[in-house]
Amino acid sequence: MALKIYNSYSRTKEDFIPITAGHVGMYVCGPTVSGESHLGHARPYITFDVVYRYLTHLKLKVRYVRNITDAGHFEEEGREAEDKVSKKAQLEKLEPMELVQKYTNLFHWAMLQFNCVEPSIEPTATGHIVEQIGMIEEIIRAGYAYEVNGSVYFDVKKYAASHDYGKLSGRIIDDLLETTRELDGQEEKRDRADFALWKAAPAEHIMRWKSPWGEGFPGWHIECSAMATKYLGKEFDIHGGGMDLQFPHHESEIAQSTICNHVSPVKYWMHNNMITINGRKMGKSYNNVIKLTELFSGNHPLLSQAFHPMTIRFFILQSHYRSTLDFSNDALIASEKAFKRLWEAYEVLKKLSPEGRPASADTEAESKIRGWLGELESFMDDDFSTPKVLANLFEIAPLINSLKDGILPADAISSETLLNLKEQFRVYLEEIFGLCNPDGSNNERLQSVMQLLIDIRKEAKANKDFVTSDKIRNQLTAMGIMLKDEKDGTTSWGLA
RNA sequence: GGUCCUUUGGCCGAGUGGCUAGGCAAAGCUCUGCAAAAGCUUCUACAGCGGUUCGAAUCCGCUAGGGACCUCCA
Repeated sequence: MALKIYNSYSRTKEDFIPITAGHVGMYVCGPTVSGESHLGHARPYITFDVVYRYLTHLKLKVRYVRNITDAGHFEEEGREAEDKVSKKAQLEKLEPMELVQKYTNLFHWAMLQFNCVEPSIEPTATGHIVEQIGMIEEIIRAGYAYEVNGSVYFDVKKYAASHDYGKLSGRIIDDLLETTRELDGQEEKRDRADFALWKAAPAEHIMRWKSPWGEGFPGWHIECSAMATKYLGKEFDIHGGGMDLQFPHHESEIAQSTICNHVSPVKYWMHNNMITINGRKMGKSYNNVIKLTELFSGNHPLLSQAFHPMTIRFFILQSHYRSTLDFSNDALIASEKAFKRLWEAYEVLKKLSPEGRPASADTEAESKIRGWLGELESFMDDDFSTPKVLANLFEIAPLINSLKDGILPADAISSETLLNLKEQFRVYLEEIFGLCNPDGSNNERLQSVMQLLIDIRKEAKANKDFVTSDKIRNQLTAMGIMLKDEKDGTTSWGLA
């Protein structure tokens, strides 16, 4: 296999060799469904969707697990603390599952908009309390966790004495142990660096489960360890997520799983970089998020218009997943135009016929196209360099348009290369990048109506009745429909 | 404070030692009844300083700016 993946654990690009030949186990940290997803959240889901699609394209059988974090200390966005609700009538209370359902539905809707493939398994934290408790008991038995007042903490100091705690996130254990911070539960912990496996629920806490240590709820890190182990085994190939999860989330996952399963759980750690806005990370605590619903509707002070989910997807694929990507309205507008141009070239390409083209061609266009197409796989193999693939497809676009307009003669490329070109565009744009037609104009009746208007306009033009022909064109433009007069005298249309 | 990353043309964004990525914007031309679209052409950048090298955006050092993580965080 030629695929190389940058492994955050080793900080190098490594050859990708699945643990079990032909199969890949991939776990990606999913959303916490206590609020609406924003643009930053879209990045890992789109990035790992493309990873999943590419691995599948390489004929690997992938089990893709992406969890839903629906346990923890939840409050609905915008609402005040819900501690007092217990005094109210049943229907006025915030039912945790109601909140979880609402944002889970919204998340699924967004994934559908982005044309993300559904994961093979989408486990919820609340559905795996038993497994999490089992794992915590195992860690206690092994002597790496202790109970205090109904809460259980992982003993980082003890773990670090014999294991590499901090390797993934490049942390120095002594610094961690010295860090001064006043955190919740700090006084219960033996050491500052320890983290919670189980938290005793205060009386007013509405999400709670019975456990050997009393009523409470699981710590954040244990859910991923439990679910990944259950569905992917003690050792699996790829674990993905945002860079900000490296510490403490993923570092702790390694520690928990290593104690329980006696093996480091993940072979390749992949981390996508952050989306920034004015150079700063987009995040709830910075108060600078743009929600996906706001992007899709254009309803945000920083946005001049609505943006199609495919524009966002394209925008994300235009940069490498390990680089920061700076958001701005202008950048999205540029992506929208670029995507439109590329997609229209693809539509033109679909209509080009191999008929009347030679079996072989010794032309500049032929060799250029072959060269550009030939590089695509090596770009993807090099740690998923989607921007390079797009650059090559953009190089080809003018040649496609020139073939359509006859600027390049029909015999400039061979029938074989044309067929290959069609196939490669389909494979990369649709299959691997998961892009799809942004304008949904495939309505038969609309097609007929448009054809009628185009015919009337053509007649008017033939009669030099430009008042009528311009009226048709201008009105359509005002409606967001653009007419294009082709070189061969026909007229095509598309959404502006 | 600690650890790490980053600085590319008007904007976005690839790129890790030699061969002007790409996109958007802008200008000119071709085509067109006029447009739009499309095609062609132009716009040769790598924070600053020093070093290594035949050769550096790319390696090393220093300086300056920006950022991330160290706390919930995609």
